[in-house]
Amino acid sequence: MSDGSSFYITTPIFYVNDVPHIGHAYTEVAADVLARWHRQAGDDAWLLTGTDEHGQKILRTATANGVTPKEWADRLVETAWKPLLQIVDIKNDDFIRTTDERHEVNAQKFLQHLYDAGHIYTGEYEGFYCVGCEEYKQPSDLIDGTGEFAGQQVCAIHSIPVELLHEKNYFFRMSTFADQLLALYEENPDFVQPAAARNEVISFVKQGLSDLSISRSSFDWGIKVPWDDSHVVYVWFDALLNYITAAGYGHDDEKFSRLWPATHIVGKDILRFHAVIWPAMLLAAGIEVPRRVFGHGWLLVGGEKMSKSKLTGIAPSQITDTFGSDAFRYYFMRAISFGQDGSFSWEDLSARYQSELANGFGNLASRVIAMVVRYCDGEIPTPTVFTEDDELIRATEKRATDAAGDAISRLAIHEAIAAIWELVDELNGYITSQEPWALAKDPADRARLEAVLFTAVRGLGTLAVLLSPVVPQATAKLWQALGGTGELTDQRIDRAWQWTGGTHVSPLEALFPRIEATVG
RNA sequence: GGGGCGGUAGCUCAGCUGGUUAGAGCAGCGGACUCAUAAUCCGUCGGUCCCGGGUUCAAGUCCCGGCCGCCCUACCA
Repeated sequence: MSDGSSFYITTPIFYVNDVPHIGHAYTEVAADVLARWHRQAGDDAWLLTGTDEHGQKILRTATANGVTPKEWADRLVETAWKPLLQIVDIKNDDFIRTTDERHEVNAQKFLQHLYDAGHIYTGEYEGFYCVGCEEYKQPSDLIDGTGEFAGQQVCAIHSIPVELLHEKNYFFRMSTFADQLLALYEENPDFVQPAAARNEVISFVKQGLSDLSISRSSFDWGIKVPWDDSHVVYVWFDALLNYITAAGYGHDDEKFSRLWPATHIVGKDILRFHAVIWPAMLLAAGIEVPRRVFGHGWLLVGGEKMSKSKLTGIAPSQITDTFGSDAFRYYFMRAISFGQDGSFSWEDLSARYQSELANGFGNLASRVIAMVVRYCDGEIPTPTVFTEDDELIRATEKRATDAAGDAISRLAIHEAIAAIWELVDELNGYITSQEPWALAKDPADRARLEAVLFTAVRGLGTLAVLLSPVVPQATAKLWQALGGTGELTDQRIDRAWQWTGGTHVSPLEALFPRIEATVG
């Protein structure tokens, strides 16, 4: 997995009008962990995230706030979305906004290309329009009217009848790609993951695809259709293109050929856009389809899907203010099988923080470094004779490194962390059974003491390298305390067992201090 | 209506193509130890594997029928 090959990974772009919650942060962290891992494996990793800023809703809220839509988006990007990345420590390589010129210009190129190739035609969109909402409603958004509107379909929000309107639209001939898509899913079983998501996508496409309305003329906040500036591009069509416009499509061929195709990490709610519409668009344009589309699960709070409307939405800062960004990252990556829904609770978060991060990993670092300081004046021993017990730790270091790497290649982040944690647990057991504090009492045991402490220190070094993508701040502190040379993030993760630390340790404050106050 | 997923110890979850006494972590309980963030280590308690049938020498694991929860069925992470 470490051949310097390209690993281009994306998150969905944030719809700027949303309020950031831990679901957004979860997606970001997952993609960031994968990107950091691949960077440390020597791959040409590139993490893209960004914002989706067009559409009628944004135009409306901007107007309501007395600013232009661009000003409104600027404000939200700076006050909500970029800070979110800081809060959970995302190391993205790029941040694209759909209002960037590089996006708008090249999205238009893409569209013109499809138009010239005959994949777009003029049609008529028919839909139910609510004058209260000033937008088209899906049939599922309508309810049966009551009172004077009994017998009619009314808007669920305004309880007034909707009007059946017709609008000239441009349509993408998506229907013609159903067979190609099915062949794609068949020939490349990993294209859509996990398997449950793949099954849903396949059964959906087997029902047949309709053409997709891709333009709107009832408002103008969007990318102009190049051959008809009375229309703007439908927001989803616009948004999906960010993955290629950011990668250089249409303006930087060298970059584009280096990065593309991407691995897309998305929430399962928007899987269809990425696994059906998006590849269809690319097939039409003659561009390679994505490498992989991975649909992760929902965060469940109290057994229910977290939702802003139900007030179960939790801001990431609520967690990081108390536990820190590392704990946020660790918790969601470890406690949830990536791809499945996962339940969040403050109790579980607190319990895992305490038992796994503070008592498990953090305390291991404290006890090892404290002993090297105390028994060896901080100098890391360089023993030459090792026992079978020491070799077992060595073997675990290698096994954890390989198993974690394998898990990451399958996007099984939780499995990777579980594999690494075997080393944490074994090291704690090893230290207890070797009793270095007892060895330190007798000068005759000096060589043995040094072998034990070196083994433990090297184990910590392996952990620092392996866990760096997940808990970058704590491991950076640990790396410094181990006297590691260079940046921790430059240490090869696929060779994490190789000791690349220093000659002296320095005292280490608690990596994950106990948190006394109950939260929630 | 159709389709998918899930229902396993108090909690969160593993259990691949059916095969010895159903596992892990956490919590609980008992003990050991002191290097460490009252931490670590060892031991231990704990399950009608949703219910009812069936196939089989053998089923948590396959089939049928129920019950419960969640999701998808064209534009919300």
